[in-house]
Amino acid sequence: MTLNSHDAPDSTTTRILDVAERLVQTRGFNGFSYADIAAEVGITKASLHYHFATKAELGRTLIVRYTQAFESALDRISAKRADERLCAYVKLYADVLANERMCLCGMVAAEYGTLPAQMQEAIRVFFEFNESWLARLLEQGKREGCLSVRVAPHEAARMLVGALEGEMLVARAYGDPGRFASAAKLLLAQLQISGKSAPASTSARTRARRLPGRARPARAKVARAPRAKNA
Amino acid sequence: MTLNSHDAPDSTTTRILDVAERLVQTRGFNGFSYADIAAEVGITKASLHYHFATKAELGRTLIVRYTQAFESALDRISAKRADERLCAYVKLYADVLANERMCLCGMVAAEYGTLPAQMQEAIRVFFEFNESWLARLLEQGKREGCLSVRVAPHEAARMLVGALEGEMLVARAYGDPGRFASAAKLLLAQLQISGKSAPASTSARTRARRLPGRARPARAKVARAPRAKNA
DNA sequence: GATTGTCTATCAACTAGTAGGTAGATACAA
DNA sequence: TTGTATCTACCTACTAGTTGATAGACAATC
Repeated sequence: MTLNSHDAPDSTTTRILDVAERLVQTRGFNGFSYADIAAEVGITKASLHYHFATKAELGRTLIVRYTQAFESALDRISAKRADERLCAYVKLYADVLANERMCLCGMVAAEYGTLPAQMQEAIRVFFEFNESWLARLLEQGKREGCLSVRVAPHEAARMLVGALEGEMLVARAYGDPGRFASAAKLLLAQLQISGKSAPASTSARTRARRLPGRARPARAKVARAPRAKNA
Repeated sequence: MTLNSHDAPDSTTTRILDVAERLVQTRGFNGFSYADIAAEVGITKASLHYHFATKAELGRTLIVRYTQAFESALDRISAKRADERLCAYVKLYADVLANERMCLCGMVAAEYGTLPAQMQEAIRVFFEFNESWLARLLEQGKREGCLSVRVAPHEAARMLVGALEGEMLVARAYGDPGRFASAAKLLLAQLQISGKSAPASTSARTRARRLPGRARPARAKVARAPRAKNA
């Protein structure tokens, strides 16, 4: 089967994807092996290859699934006011970080040049989806008068997506979600109409709402961190 | 010798570092091997180990050298007005991107969890240096009245560093430095006092001023991109 | 001036371990 | 009896790192 996500939520395929997703988000696509996944799922490498013939295919599936999860998460927050939805969008990122993970697509974007074409394409789709969703949001907020958008919405959207990815990247190196929260607040400040919208409540205390970064905060494995004799 | 950078600019050690630097910036620390460097420099792996006993040591040296190069680049632009220096700071990033590279420290920040402690520490030093340099700049710009800083300078500085790293990350996936330029312009806009400072001229046409991303735009090798049978 | 020793930089050939991937068998269910 | 899902056992290529040797440069000593 491989890529259809309409199989049982605890099927082997799903368990493989969940483990692999966490490994990509914490170690990068080049930072783990089939052996790592197999050990954690409790099957052999050969069985893994039955579900995903190549690592490239597994990687592509992960990105597509992640994008879909993001899409449905955004669908779920579509009923509110534009400025509130913007905060909810940022909170999606904060929740991923609260699970000690990097955004899956931000992570693989760093490794972009080393990845097979099928993964590269899927990564661009993720960003394009995010940017167009955000651009529409900003336009709407401007129309509604609840957001202050002084530049082309699609440019502001692009800027926001890149900035949020970067804030995650750095915050994760410091193991400090607070860094992300305060940076996100500043990024949103320039869009907020003073005295109208709620404060950018992106604080990362709100742990594990688990959306595009599910699974337990576990880190268990520590697998294969270069054994650095002379650390 | 190994880490003292006061050896001839085309010594073997320096050539190793230059090649390794480019590989880290384009493929990540886990995306290349000693064999890749050795082949490109034209020595054997064993000789490589003579200069850098372990890959971890090589990695740490790269980060320290990159930080030093950044420091002296910033020293060199210290005589101007604060808002101009801010533009020059952003241009440093744009120049790296123009060489089809990611910021070395942004790149390894993504792989943070897989890196030896000595490298992790060096990464944090880079970001702390950048943030404190920028915070001082913002304070000064505020005093001089040429920058509009409405929040704590160190918070704005942190936000800027993270945002710039993220903009690089995404722009590089699209192979489009223009994305970075336009995002950077928006980021600086909120700090600029309208009608006073020069426009954020971070355009990436200005290729290869080669500072913390030297070397030719070459890509030659294409080494070891997962051979993705079924791409 | 030849001889000796030391240091630097390099090499070929190796190790142990891991990478992604394959072949062929087996158990079970529809 | 066909398809699904798994296994054991293996493959080749590559990983970081080691060993022991060697060549040349320099300096001190005979």
